[in-house]
Amino acid sequence: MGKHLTTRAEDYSKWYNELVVKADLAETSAVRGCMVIKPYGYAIWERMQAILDKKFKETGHSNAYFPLFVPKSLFEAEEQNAEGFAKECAVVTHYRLENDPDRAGKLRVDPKAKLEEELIVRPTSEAIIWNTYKNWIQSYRDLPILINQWANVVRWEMRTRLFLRTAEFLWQEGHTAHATEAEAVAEAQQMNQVYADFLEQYMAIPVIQGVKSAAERFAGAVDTYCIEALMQDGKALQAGTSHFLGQNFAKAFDVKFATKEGGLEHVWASSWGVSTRLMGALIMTHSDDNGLVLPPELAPHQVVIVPIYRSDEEHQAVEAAVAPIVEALRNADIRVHFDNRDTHKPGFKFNEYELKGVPLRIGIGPRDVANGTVELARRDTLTKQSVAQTDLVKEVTETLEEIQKQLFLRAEKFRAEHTTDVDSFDAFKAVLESKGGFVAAHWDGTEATELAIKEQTKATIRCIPLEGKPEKGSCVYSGKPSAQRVLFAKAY
RNA sequence: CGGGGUGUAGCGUAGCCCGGUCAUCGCGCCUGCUUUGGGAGCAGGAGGUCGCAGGUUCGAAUCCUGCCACCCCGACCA
Repeated sequence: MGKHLTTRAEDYSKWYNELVVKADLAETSAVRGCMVIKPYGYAIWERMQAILDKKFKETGHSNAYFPLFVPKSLFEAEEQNAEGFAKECAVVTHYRLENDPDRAGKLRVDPKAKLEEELIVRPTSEAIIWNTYKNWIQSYRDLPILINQWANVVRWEMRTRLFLRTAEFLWQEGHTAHATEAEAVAEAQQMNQVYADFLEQYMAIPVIQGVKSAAERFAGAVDTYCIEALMQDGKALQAGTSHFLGQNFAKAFDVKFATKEGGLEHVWASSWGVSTRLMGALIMTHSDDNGLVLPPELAPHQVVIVPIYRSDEEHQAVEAAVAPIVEALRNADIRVHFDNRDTHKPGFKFNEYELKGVPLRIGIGPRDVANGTVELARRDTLTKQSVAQTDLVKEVTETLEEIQKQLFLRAEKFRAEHTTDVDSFDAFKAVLESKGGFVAAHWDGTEATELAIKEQTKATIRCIPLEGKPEKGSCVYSGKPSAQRVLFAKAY
């Protein structure tokens, strides 16, 4: 049992919450179901934003911003989409408060200030954006439109959880318009690939790319591509989605364009998004009972330097030794933090940065100053070694790469050990009961079967893997023929 | 929205059943001295509308009623 977190064995959910709070990432807000993202947590989110934003730009996208409020009439235009989100919308009905005649010093909603038409706080922005695109698109020359928005959205969920499901969350949502179906499909697939690369290369989280079944598909989409990750408690997490929207929104908002050939056609669309839920994925994939474990690519500080000293003289000697080390590391583009606070002891700092998941820690004291060494400690393996100061930049650079690689391999190994092929419903249930994880099973392709399985096991189809090899079999539930295995799991 | 539970200092808690020096303890915080290579020690100190509003009573953290908030389990969901 770890010294920081003591509840994991009994209750993963409690462990997760405790970790989020103790690692100084976020806390519960006074506002129902919302969260306060604290500076350290936000710094990690900013790393994610910076990397993703660069990838979006590289694939030809631009950022823009659209309104928070969606008039109800626009919201309901695309019926599938509206229906899918109807039960979790925050609605603005009034625009003014007034002094309460019955309670001095208090306010009440001014009944005279009722809005003619209610405003929906966006749960997603397709409606408001497509209503805007209508005015932007007339000709094939206006296409494609490749836009991304960084924004907050609100979904009034029944039950909330820090990072994984909060009433308000931060995300990016891309909304694109194309002249052809093939182009829109390619865009949706491309962005799903961008997400997969981001998770695997930067977050060190292995993902399965796939397509959602009809029951799990985004409301209003023709196809939903997704990336699915496996958490340490054996539950799956949908980490990102990319939708091919067909012409659904173009038809709902009457967005047509003049083709090269002189015709008039509805445009084809995609939308795609990842959210602060990725923070949850990060925490639940790599962390241990000593706290967070950050992959170096995402860590706000890749290296923290903790000075050790007794007297002022020693302190000065250590500081003098640290200065060139900091400079050399910074010159090598390593994000380094020198924690020179004299208000906390070294032991305290060691534990603090372990809890916060900083990949590498350098300890330097009088002994090191004398020997020209430092102590280098790895967060992922909790091992320490003495390194000559002259070799430090090289050693740190290599070790950071090594940690990044090992975190991914470890997660991948875990996933492999928790992915099981099953061929009978008994085995299906037994695997879910005993070790959880992904269960690869044949499915007859019907929603009825999917729902029946969900009811009996709480497992849902996470995706139909894109790289699944065709394999004839019979449905694990109904026995009817199936052409490919799909992945089931209990999910967040 | 159904079922269960909990609200006591910044955090975590004891006390509630049986009303009366009970507001307990730990962490954290402040001051001083000693410490500093893995969450320091000792001494002293500050900090509380016992979730809110009523009610019962000579007396309520404790009993009753209503409300509010949060947590867990369902349904819903990224």
